[in-house]
Amino acid sequence: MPRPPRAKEGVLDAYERLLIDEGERAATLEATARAAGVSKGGLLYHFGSKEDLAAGLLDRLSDLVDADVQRMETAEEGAVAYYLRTSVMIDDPLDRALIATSRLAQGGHAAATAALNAVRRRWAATIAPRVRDEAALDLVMMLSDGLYFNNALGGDGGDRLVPDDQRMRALIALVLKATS
Amino acid sequence: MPRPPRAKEGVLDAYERLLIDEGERAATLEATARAAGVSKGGLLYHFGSKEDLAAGLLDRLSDLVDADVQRMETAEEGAVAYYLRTSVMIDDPLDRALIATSRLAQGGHAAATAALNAVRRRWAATIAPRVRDEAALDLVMMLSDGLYFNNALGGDGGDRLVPDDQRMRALIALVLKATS
DNA sequence: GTCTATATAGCGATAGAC
DNA sequence: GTCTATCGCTATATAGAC
Repeated sequence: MPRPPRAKEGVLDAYERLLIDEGERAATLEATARAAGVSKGGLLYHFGSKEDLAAGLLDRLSDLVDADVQRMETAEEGAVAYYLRTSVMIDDPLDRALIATSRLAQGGHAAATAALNAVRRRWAATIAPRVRDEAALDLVMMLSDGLYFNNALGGDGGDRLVPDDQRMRALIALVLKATS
Repeated sequence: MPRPPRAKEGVLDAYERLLIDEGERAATLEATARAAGVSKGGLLYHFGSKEDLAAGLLDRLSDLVDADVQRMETAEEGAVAYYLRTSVMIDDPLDRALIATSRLAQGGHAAATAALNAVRRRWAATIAPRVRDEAALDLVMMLSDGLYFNNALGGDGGDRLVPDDQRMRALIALVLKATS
């Protein structure tokens, strides 16, 4: 498959950034074009419609998840610890794509919702054989979603509840003890 | 305090429903008015602006949380089990207000984000003295957020990951064992 | 491949009749 | 207290020059 043009990736980066930092409402074609340093017309040459732009983000997410599942399966610390630990990153390309997609989903975008559910299903399939039982799987999956949710809310203040590094280590230790 | 007019509550119900079922983008004044069976002008008599409508939702949320914290503190099953169990309801008035507010927050509404953080802080203060340590508190809070997040994604299909009743009981038992 | 200009539609909000 | 009509603005998308 041919490497996609540089400008296209830049537009996608800008779209992602707007979704994350300012919400779905602010991620208009005009704002995205401006942030990417092109005109509205230029953007619409690469992505024929707003729907097309969203589809581009979903494709990117799918590719990044492929790579992540592979890293997860071979992680030294174990798949569960890896999965929980990487649930709170914020500048990782995968996390950016995920948070941007969840903004889209909560704005009512059906395809984005479906994509997120598909992603979580892939993760669950990877975690399932590594934990004790169904309740342990539910615990790990829902906990990870909670960490993401808090990350995704973020934005403004130091007013959030996301655990810092030290607390994350304690949390992961507690979960490993309860589930493996 | 005087009981607020019936029409006002109906508009708020419609606004909430649109936010939950179709996302922030779809919850316009016109759509809200139509769903509530009034005209745009009629709606704007009760809520002077869109911002005012959002503030109405935040007020409703705050009142519902007051009542919830009291139920939580006196729950027979214990505060933690009550808190987790009620994280997956979907037609409870409190859950509806919460999910609608989280839609607003993820659409970039700063006051909604602040309101959600304030709510979670109140819950955390109620849970904290009932669990073993900080990691246990983080576990319960993030897990609850994950359950909410999955509820909030919802919408369409049976394509979701939210545990059913039986799995919830097993999950709660596991968490109680790990945290108390 | 990227631009400017423009068509079309829908949003939040105001004014004034009833 | 609720309506209709309308203003001003901004959004997506198209057309056509370069």
